[in-house]
Amino acid sequence: MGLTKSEIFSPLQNELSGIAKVLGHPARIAILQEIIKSKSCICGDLVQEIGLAQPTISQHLKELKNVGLIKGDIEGTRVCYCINPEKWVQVKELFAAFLDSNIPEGEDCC
Amino acid sequence: MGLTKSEIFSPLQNELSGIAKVLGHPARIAILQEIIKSKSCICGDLVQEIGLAQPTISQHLKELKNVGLIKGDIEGTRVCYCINPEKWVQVKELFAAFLDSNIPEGEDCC
DNA sequence: CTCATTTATCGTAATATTGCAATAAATAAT
DNA sequence: ATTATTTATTGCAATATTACGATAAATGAG
Repeated sequence: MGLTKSEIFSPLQNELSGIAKVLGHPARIAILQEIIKSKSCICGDLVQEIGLAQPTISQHLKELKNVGLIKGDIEGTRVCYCINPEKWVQVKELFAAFLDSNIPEGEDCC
Repeated sequence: MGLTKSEIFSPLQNELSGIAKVLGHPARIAILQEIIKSKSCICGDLVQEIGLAQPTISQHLKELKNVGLIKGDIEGTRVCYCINPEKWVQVKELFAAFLDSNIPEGEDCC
């Protein structure tokens, strides 16, 4: 067998694509937007807002938590999710650095 | 059956997640970085630079082209790829707008 | 303790992605 | 026309993702 992804690619490439992958599903974008909108955190309201089943939402939340974009506080029988500000800023800078790469200005390529 | 993704989610959510999905693979990040680095455009050099087979690279290039991030100029037997500056800027703004959403400043959530 | 509420996990089916060998398509060179 | 070069496409196997019903786990209420 060849090399594994993490060996072939640089840590930065893996980090950036890893975050992008998690952002690469509309339900997860919707979840993040909803968490941001309701400044206080939400839990199963997401199931209502977004039209997906509870296990599905739970799974998406898990992935968002895995990459550190959100964190969840257990409050009795409910779990209250919110943005992880440190990670969020870090991701913002990661994407900005990548997208601010100087693109050649000329008309066409070559 | 329920609704389709594109029906459930907003155009913005679909657009943003669609781009993120394409960025969600380290090889495609590597390809973009390489295209940006070699200011003149490259083609099969990517196969050399990145350790993947030619059909695999070709496929990744296709996806990048599908979302408009790059374009390819046919030059004889070779194809020369480069960043599509208009789309790139658009994507930059799309991500900036999303990531600049005001995150609640408070210590913890809830 | 029992019941209701909320979230997580398991199991599974459907679908999508990834990677590549084989091959086609297109052009350049001779 | 034949051959070499470069890229795209096809076909397929391996793997990953997505969605959800069923169920477990955890807590609060009575």
